[in-house]
Amino acid sequence: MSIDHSSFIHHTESIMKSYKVETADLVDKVYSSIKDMILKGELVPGQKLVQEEMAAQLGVSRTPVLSAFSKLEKEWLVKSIPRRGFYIYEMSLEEKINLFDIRLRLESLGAFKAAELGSAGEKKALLSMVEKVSSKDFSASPTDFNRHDYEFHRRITEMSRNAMLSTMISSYNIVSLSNQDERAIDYSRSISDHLAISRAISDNNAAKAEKLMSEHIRTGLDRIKGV
Amino acid sequence: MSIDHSSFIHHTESIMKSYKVETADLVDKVYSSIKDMILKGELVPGQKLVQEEMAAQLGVSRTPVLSAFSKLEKEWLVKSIPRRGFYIYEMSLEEKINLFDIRLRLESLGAFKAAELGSAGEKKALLSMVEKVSSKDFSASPTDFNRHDYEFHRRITEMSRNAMLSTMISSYNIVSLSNQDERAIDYSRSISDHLAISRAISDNNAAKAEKLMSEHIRTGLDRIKGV
DNA sequence: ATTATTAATTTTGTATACAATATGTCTATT
DNA sequence: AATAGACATATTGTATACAAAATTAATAAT
Repeated sequence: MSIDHSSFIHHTESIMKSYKVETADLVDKVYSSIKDMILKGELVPGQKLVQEEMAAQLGVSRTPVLSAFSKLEKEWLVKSIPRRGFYIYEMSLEEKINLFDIRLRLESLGAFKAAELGSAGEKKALLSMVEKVSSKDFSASPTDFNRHDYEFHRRITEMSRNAMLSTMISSYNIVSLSNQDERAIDYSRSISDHLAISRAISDNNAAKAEKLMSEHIRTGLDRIKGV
Repeated sequence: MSIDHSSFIHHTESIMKSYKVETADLVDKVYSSIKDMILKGELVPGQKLVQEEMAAQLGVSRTPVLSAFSKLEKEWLVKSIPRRGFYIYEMSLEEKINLFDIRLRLESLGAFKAAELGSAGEKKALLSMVEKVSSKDFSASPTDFNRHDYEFHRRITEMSRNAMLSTMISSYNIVSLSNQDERAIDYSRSISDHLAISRAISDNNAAKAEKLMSEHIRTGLDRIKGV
């Protein structure tokens, strides 16, 4: 799991005029890598993040790792205990409920705006992505479900044309996903929710999309409350 | 504007058993200092943040400053332009509107929960804080108004007993405050809104508090749309 | 005088160094 | 064998070092 530096090193020589979508900044790469590890389940709640270890694994020094940790702390993915180090955040049930309360509002707004502002192509692509997995049984591969679920919600918020909303939701979704009890998830129910939401968005029915999304998130909230 | 290290350096020798509320971590101190400078108007949108300068001003090295910048970037207070440096974020009108859309939902939730979960003491204190400034004319001191407004909203979210909501709202409020056109604010209207919201919270009327807060934020939204 | 070119300076991004603290291991004592 | 104390090792938090890039200043050319 080593970061690819090539684009960073060579982009000035190669194509000066091209837009640098890459941030050319190791902090962001470390940050993204760690988020991905959390989503994949390679880093689990409570686990200590040894700076030197993480730096070596990613092929960088501790300096950008430290900055990335600070960034991750802002979105409740890691927690700093002074003089002890950084740990993957372990969320209490109460905090999970609080987070769902927030997600409920934000994702509803996102679904509404996605129906209103998303392009026809994005809407088509969203629907087809959900249809593609609608018959799949995720019970044997919870990580795959997490990735799909994350991508579904990420796309909708991206379609909302609100960059701040996008980044907020995607970070908090990672927290939710990495902290949930996978045994309790009703995968087929979840996917059929996704299907209904995608259809409402495709039909430009913003109010319905908002309502369905609100109910969808509430299902997750009820589930963790019942654990 | 130099950071006080004394507690950090001596706390192990002096009172080992006392709870270290200080994070013993310069990153957080730098982070807070910069947020405060933004709120005070000492740092204005678009301004470049020279690392060495900031470090010298706060009496630390560039390392904690860099981590603090990364943290601030997560809440849209600063923007990193690779190889160029960090700048106080300059928000477009569209982004301001998007941010208000988010704040509207989050603060409404906060007001509702504050009425539900805030203590009697907190409610009393909130109301008396607002009453104290209700006759004051802020038109000559917009920075004072900003600080008061920030504190009003901060307290409510703190009363909501949702730490994640608290940190999110307080950071986004700083962005809003530091990016607004002060000439356009109707101070007396704003304070009378605050008064009505405080009363609804004191009366444990969660639904009303939510509705009033929603309308209060919408006023701000309409104002920036009209500029 | 204005623009272009080159050189000097500043600033950034990252790595490394170093002191302070925390963790782990070993031995001694009961 | 279990516990406590002392020593060794590892890890953290911060400062400094250094190469690469950007900015500014100085010089030359039109």
